[in-house]
Amino acid sequence: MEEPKGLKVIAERLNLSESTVSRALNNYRDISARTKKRVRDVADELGYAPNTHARRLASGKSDTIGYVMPMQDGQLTETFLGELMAGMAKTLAGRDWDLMVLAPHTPEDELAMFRRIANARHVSGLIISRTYSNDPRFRILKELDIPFVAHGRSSNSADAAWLDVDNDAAFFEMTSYLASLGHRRIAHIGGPPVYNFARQRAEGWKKGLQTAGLELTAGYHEATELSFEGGEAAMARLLRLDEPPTAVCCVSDVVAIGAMRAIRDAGYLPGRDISLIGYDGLEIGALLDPPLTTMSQPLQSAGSKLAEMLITIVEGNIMPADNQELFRASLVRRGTANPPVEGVPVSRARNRQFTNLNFGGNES
Amino acid sequence: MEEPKGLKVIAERLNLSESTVSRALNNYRDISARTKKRVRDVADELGYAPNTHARRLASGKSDTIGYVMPMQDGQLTETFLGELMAGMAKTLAGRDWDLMVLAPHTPEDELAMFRRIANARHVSGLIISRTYSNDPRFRILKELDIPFVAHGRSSNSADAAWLDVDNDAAFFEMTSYLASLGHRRIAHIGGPPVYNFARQRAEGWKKGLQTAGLELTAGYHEATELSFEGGEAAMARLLRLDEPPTAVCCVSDVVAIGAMRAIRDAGYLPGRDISLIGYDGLEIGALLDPPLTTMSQPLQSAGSKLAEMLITIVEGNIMPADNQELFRASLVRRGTANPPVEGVPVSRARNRQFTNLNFGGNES
DNA sequence: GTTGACTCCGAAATCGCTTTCGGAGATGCT
DNA sequence: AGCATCTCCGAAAGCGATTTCGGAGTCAAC
Repeated sequence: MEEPKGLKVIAERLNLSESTVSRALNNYRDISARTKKRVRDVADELGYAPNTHARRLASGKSDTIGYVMPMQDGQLTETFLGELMAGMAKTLAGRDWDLMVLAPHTPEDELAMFRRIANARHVSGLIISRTYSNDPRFRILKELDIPFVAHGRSSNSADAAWLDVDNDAAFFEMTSYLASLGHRRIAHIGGPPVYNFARQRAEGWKKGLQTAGLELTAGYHEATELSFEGGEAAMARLLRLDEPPTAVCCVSDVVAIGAMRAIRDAGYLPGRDISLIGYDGLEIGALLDPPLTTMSQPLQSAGSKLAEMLITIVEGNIMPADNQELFRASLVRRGTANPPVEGVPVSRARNRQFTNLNFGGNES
Repeated sequence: MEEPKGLKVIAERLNLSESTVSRALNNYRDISARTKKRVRDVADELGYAPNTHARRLASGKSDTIGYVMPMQDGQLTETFLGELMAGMAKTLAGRDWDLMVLAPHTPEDELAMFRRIANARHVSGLIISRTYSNDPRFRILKELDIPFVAHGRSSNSADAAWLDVDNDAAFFEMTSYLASLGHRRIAHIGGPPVYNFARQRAEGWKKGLQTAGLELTAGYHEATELSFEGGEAAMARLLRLDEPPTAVCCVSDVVAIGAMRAIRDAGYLPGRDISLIGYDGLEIGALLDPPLTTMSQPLQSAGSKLAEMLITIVEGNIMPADNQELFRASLVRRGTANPPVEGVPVSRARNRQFTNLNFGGNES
């Protein structure tokens, strides 16, 4: 097991030159079929694998792409990562490419990583995720001349490569669905507007309202961080409104689950007294009581597709802007979206009158 | 931006040789402090970063480790991956090492990857996860002479490097806790026994029973796959027992959540009529109703620690077996572990008598 | 003034592979 | 036969660093 591997050994064994062996293995066509076979046989026998660094140094290619993990703000980002990265790694492996993981602490850290990559060139392309509404990385990466594909769009992503879900359409559908069930007071708990997807989802909700002929009620547009607590607090605020909504479109399942708790704490039953729909299609949602209605997006293939797109860009001279893919999310009907119940939740406006009557009728 | 970088440029600019520049940057001590400073200044100014492949080829090091993702069987593995990999990537980045992801489809695929690494040597060490009770990878990697650290132990891991949580102790604690609450019928829904952690957890449960002076009741040891459905089905089986348990130790939170559903479907209230404790410390557990009591393990630092251990092994000549770390999980008391309620759940044994009486008393 | 120890740097070999270039020999065509 | 065309392979120049080795200076000591 201690024999020196390498082209050299194969070459000597076959009485060929190293260059011939190299070209044989790389399937150059100025090598006869017979020679190729001989070379390959010996290579297999020896269990030969070219030294990656030497190959990459000589060829100038790196056959490696990097995935920039979203910076840890919330904690549920992780749900995605597994599937996404597995998808990437697998399609990459199929083409003998490698996947490298970058986990920057801060934006400055991220920038330093980009610079290093731009210089060292040991990574030939990047996949970035969690794009911001106005994401400086699109500009930076372009300036640094690093090929990349974004998982999510941005205000300045028109000439870049990206893969995204049609957030707008998803929330339009979600809102329209609730409206079709009879809801007329449909609120939205959105995410931090720095995230592009958060804006798009809010936009879809607004369009949905408009198309259904509904007004945009003041206070019906909440924004919160993407956590259980965030969803809970936002829902609590909605419930304190004079006229609480009868249905809520939540920016994510996690937020929706937090909202469910707030609904319950207020003495209502989620899905009956107040309908809500989440987004992400988390499995866990199906196990809740009642099971959470949600929109699910295809993550399994997204990673794979992202990797393919990036390879295409790195290898070919295809324009990034010709690599834009929009996936659609689909409604998963479970238990939390139902027709509204008359007079529920109790509106403060009416409630106040009622209370006043009581005051009038009783002492105290 | 199109200037050729490289040692050469720096050397020419300072009228030095490339070798001197290289040594200056690598902090060799046969270079004067003054020269080092001059070199570094110019390097900074030019934004120089050494060509990774050239450096690795010349030095024979790869400064890269690979993380072998668990093969996708269930779907919740992902919860871990984000934190774990982020931890790895960050500590690695701090030392200018890279993290590569490997996602094999099948065991054969995995083996092929190992072989390639053994030959190409572009990855100098591996982290493997989800170890099996009898994991062939320990032997294979040793034979291939690939340094590695395992996240989890195995029957043959005595002389290997690993990091694991003390599953045994965790389930011992869990069981003892339930016993201290007054439970005497404590069951266990375990995972597939091919996984080492599943065996360890079952073992801890048994010891806990024994220490509490409880018998190992027939049918109280369920094994299932790590999914909601699995937990649900297993719990349903436990409920069909003549004498159902009053408390259940679940191999994971996901399984526990599935079990909760089964309990509810049987008309009982989880946490009151039947106590249960999960394992993993998932955030979502806190949002359930009632919130799931669980054991949480430190994942954030695990990734970091794994990376450190592997670097130590790859760099130093430290014996793998001197790198073994056992983390402890800690009990998170929430709402699903309470003292048992007299006569609940109804035992079939008694129930049957009662039914018989009914039969006797009525026609039908 | 010679010797020895030290400091600091340059020359050159390497790492293992890729890729261009050119040439020897076989073949086809007129 | 003569000449152009193909086929197929070897020689050699990189790729961009690292690392060993030796040598030119400087300085102190005998």
